[in-house]
Formats: sequence, C-alpha cells, structure tokens
Amino acid sequence: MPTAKSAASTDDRKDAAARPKRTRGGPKGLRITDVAAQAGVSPITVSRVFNSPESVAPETLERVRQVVQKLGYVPNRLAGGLSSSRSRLVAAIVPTISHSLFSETIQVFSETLSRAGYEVLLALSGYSASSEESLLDTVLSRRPEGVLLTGVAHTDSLRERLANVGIPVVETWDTTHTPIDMLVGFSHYEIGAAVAEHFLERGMRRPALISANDMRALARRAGFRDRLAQAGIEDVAEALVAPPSSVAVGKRTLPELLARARDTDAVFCGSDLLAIGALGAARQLGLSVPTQLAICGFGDLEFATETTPQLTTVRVDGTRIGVNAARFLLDRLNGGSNASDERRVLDVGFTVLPREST
Amino acid sequence: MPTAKSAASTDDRKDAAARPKRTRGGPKGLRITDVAAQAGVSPITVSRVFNSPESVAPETLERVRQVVQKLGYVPNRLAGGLSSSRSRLVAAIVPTISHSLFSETIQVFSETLSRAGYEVLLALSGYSASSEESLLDTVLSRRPEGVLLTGVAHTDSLRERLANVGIPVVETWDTTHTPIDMLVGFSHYEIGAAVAEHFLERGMRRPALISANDMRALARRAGFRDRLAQAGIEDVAEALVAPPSSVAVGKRTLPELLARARDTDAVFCGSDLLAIGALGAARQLGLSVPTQLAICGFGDLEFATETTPQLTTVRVDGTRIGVNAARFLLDRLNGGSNASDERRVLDVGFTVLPREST
DNA sequence: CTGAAAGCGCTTACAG
DNA sequence: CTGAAAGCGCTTACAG
Repeated sequence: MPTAKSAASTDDRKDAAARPKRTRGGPKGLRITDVAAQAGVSPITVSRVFNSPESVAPETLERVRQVVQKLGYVPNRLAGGLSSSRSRLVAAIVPTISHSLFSETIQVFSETLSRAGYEVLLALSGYSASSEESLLDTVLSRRPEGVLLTGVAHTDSLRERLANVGIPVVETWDTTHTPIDMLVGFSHYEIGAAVAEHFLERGMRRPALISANDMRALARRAGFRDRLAQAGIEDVAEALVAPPSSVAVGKRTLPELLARARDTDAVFCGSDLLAIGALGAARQLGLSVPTQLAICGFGDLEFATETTPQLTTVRVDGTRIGVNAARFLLDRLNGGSNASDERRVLDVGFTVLPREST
Repeated sequence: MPTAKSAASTDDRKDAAARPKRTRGGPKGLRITDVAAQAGVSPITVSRVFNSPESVAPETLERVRQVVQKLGYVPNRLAGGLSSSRSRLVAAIVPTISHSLFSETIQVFSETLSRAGYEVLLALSGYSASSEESLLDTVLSRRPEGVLLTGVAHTDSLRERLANVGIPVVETWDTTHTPIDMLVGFSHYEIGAAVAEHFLERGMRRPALISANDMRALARRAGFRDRLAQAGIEDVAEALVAPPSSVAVGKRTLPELLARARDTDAVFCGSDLLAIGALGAARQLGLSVPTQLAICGFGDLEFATETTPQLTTVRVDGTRIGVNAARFLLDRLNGGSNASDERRVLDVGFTVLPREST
C-alpha cells in the first residue's frame, strides 16, 4: 500500500505510459500537463491558477489546487520566465555582505521584493569595478527584471550595457548627479566634510585620516580634506588601507600614523571597526579618548554605542536604503514603462553622532 | 555616424528584416541565432563556444567570440536551463543575514560557488519553520541544483519534498544524527554543556540564562541545563526573548532576570549582542564583570574581543561552514549521482573563549 | 569539428 | 470562463 509519503505516486502511474516518449533525459518531474490531466482541464487553465487565479471559475480553481497539492507540483519558472519574458528575479550586486552594513540593506531589499513576488539573485563583487562588470553579465544571463548596484562608480561599458538592456536600475550607498537610472543613497563627500566640521568645532587642529582606498571611502576623504583646507589646514596625515577593514587593521595602523604625525589630535576612520581598533591602540599608548585624541568612525554599528561611548561615529540608515531601493524598482516594474523617463533619486542623509568629552 | 556607444547597431540592422515574424512581444534582444548568423556558423556552435569551448576549432572559437563581444550578446540562461535541466543555481535558505554570523557563511558559500560557475538564490526565512517551507516551493520553482538549509529542524513535508526532488542538500549551523542529506555544523547542545562546565569550573553556583527561543538557542539551553543538573543545580533562572536579539534586549533583560534571581553569579546569553547588553546593564547596576557576575555570549563577533574583554564567548567558524557546505554540494554536483549514497557530515566544532578575572 | 531536427515546460494572443 | 496552436531561446542526441 502506498503510504502518505508517496502521495504523488498513487493513481497517476498510468499516465506515465500515456506520456509522449521523450528523446532526452528521463522523466524530470511533474509538468503542468500532469496537473491538467488529473484535474481534467487544459494546461492553460493550470497556468492561470498560478498567474491569474481571478480569471478562473471558483470550482475549477479549487479542483486544480487540490491536484497541485496532492501531486506536490511546483511550476518551473525557467520555462515560465522564458515564455513570458518575466523572470521575477531581481539582481543585487554588492561588494560583500559579511561584517558590513550592506547586509542590512540586502536583508530588507530581499524581504520587500519577496513580498511582491520577486526573488533576489545575490552577486558579490568584492571591491573591484572590473569584477562588478563581469558579474553583471553572469547576472544578466538570468534576465533579471531589475538590478540593485552598490555605489555610483561603474565602468562605462557597464553603464552602457545596462542602458541597452533597458531594465530599471537602482544605484545605492552613494550619490551622483548622473545616475544610470534611479538612486537611493547619500553623499560620502558631505560626510567627510561634516566630520571635518565636527572636529574643527571642537578645536582640533591636527586631524588625520585612516581610510580604506575604495571609491566611497575616498569620497569621504575628499570631503574631509576639502573642508579642512577651507580652514587653512592643508597637511593632513593619512593612512590608506586595503578593504576589508577590521579592528586589527585599525589597531596596527594608528600607531604607525601617530609615529608620522605626533601632534595628531583627531582621527577620522573609514569604518567603526577601524575606529574600534584605533581606540584600542590609543588605550595602549596611554592616550585618553576623546580628550587627547578624538576618534570618529563610520557606520554606527549597534554595539559601538554601548561598548565604545568615547567614539564619535556617522550613522547611515542601511535599512532605509534597502526598502526604498526595492520600492523604486517595484514602482517601475508595476507602473508601466512610460514612467521610464521619471528618474527617481532619494538622499537618505546621515547623522554625525558626537561624543562629548567625559 | 554611429558612435562607439552603438556598436551593437552598426551593420546588423539588416538582420531585423530577415528575422521570422514574432507573434509575441517585440524584439527582446539578441538571440543565439543572431550571433550564429553574424559568425557564419550554426547556433549549436555558438552554444558550444559557451558550454564546451574545447570542442570548437580555435579559429571558429575566436570568430564567434568576437561577434559575441561586438554584439554584446549574453546567453539566456532561462532558456539554457530549461533545455539542459541545469539551472546553475544553488539556493540558500537562511533566517537572516543582517547582524548575524550567517552573513559570513553566505558570503563564502557564494564566493566558492561562483568560482565554480554557480549563482546563489538567497531566500530569507526569518525564524519560522512554516515560512521556511513556503519559501522552499518558491525556491524550487527555479530548479536549483542544490540547496543550503540553516539548522536541522525542518517540517516533515519539507524533508519529504526535498527528498522527492533528489537534489543535494546541506544542512548547516547545527547537527543531527538524521540529516536530510549532507551536513556542516556543530552541536548547540554541546555548546550549552561546555558553557555550563566553564561556569562550574570557576565555582559559579547560580548560573542563569538569557536566550532567544529559536530552535538552536533552545538546544544550547538544553545542554546548559542538563550539565548543570548533573552538578545538582536544578533551578536555573532564565529569560527567553524573541529573535532577533540585540544589545537593547540584553540590556533590559538582565535587570529583570536579576530581580527574579538575586544570587545569580553567571549568565549565559544567546548571542554576543545580548551579552554586550547584559554587560552594560551590569555596569549600571554596579556589578563587576566577571568577578561578581560572569557573562558568556555566543558568536565571537570580531569587535567583542577588543571592546569587551570581560565577556566570555563561544567562537564558531561561520566561514568554514560556508566553504565546506559549498564544497559538499560541488562534490556531489560534479561527482556524478552514484555518489548519492555517500552521506557527508562535518562537525566544525566550537571554542569557548574564557576571560579570566582581572 | 560541425549541423538539422526535436524538444525542454511553460505562456501569449487569439478565438469562442 | 476555457482551450488549440505557436513560440520563448536555448541544448541534446544523433549523424556526418
């Protein structure tokens, strides 16, 4: 006797003989025609049950759904996507999701899209533009209906290819006057300037910088240096480190930097992890933070507020970026294509969270 | 004059007229036949250039590649996958990637698979088993060639469905004697027991617990309580909190717990974030850690070592899990299906990182 | 090393 | 509300 476990193979075995002979491979699983046959309808009707149930008679709907349930049928979206030109896939190209704020963005981006019936194809590019470009081809081969990109520094050939494909694109985590399509981000340059401002207001005269050398960190650096230059401070000691940044890197870089610039009274670090490392090093050097040496990070990791109240940081809302990036794409996907001229840009801003000398 | 930007539309416009009329949609982009025509070969040869270049004559290869480059052709993997029954997709079902160690696992899992020509379909399930099950159907509709699952607590119907599909499956981040297929993880029960052991060795007699109520946290709790029971400690104060856990939750839960169990001398927290919150609360209550109150977390977040040296924690290697999960799947995918009886299980273990009283 | 034919499992557009 | 026909863009299996 068939057990509950073999529900799919009780009385539909006879169909096997009725199937047209396949020239390729063995039986690969259930097809829409199997469901149609059992339910006594045409394949088109089964298709409608999944894609436009409101256009199917209630009894038919119910009957087909029962067969689907009983057989355990799962539609093949490779076939569906090919046929309809709707992959229901959205690609996200991000440098990394580990130890980073991007993971929050991807989390909510994915949640928002999945509620709307899309799935996310995740592509991790590291921090190189060339790698991003070759990833794009891989990703485009799945025919995604939209793409999330990190940053705004892309090769011309990537921009061009994306334009040719004609799908909605959101750039995130940065800002520019010439987005490819849509954008949800903030200005790294302004962040650098704001941190410089913050240091200046508190009377610091010898600010230094520990930064990764990726595009966005370099934009923050530029804002930082420009604002300082306006205040007449031209020589800013700096240490550029390769991503990914970490506590360890911050810890060993600060002493190096201070050796070169002994009178440093403030350091802007490219990330909270670097800042935490710098703080540890400062402690070992007997420097009190922020009194003798102010340290500012970037990212506002949750734990930092609790564990390192001496650090200033810059808060950025990765969640808001993810939600809005998803919404922008969905608006375009649902809204019809005549909206394609309506570029959308959202600046989510940032907040400098200062620490007062205790 | 056509500029460089319109390379794809210089001299291949004439083909448009030669195309068979489509009954559906407009021209959707380049097809393999467009490349074939330009290169003067059959579509099959173009297909081979992508899928088995070694079987194509060098000159043919070169010629086709130039046309591909010039036209900017990207193969349609929806079609390719449908035709070949190889989607080149692997699905990963994870509760969350934000603020979590899972993000590391997914990072390296994705990197490893992408080097082997696979892409990752990311599905976020939250912490509910029913949500995991419905996600599975969504994911299976893409016909992935393998699946990564988080944990070992799955519904029967999910296990059965996966068995029917017959693709390789790796369960991760936990362990069991009855894996669905393959497994890379460690024992949460043993971790709980080890932490209890750690507390007992240091003479703690009133250990308590702050834990999330998800399956894995509950397994740690069981190990913790069982080991304590062996030592004659039966009544263990505990506070169960809903995921996701956070610093804030830890901070407000500890005082609550201590109000109920005043003589508590040690707390095992379900995560480092909870532990950091508990540490903050202890500080506010004027309790010295670890002298008056020992606190143990879980996860060994990188910053914790630097910023909260008073905390004990349990280190788990999420990276190793990701790499090996990917390898297990790839071995099965490449190794042929007769290896399907060879179950593979890897226990990556864990380390309790104690803090001595300072 | 290369190709003509058939098929992968769906959906569109049309008709009723 | 339902269905027969044609097609989506590839690849398999066979032949040469």
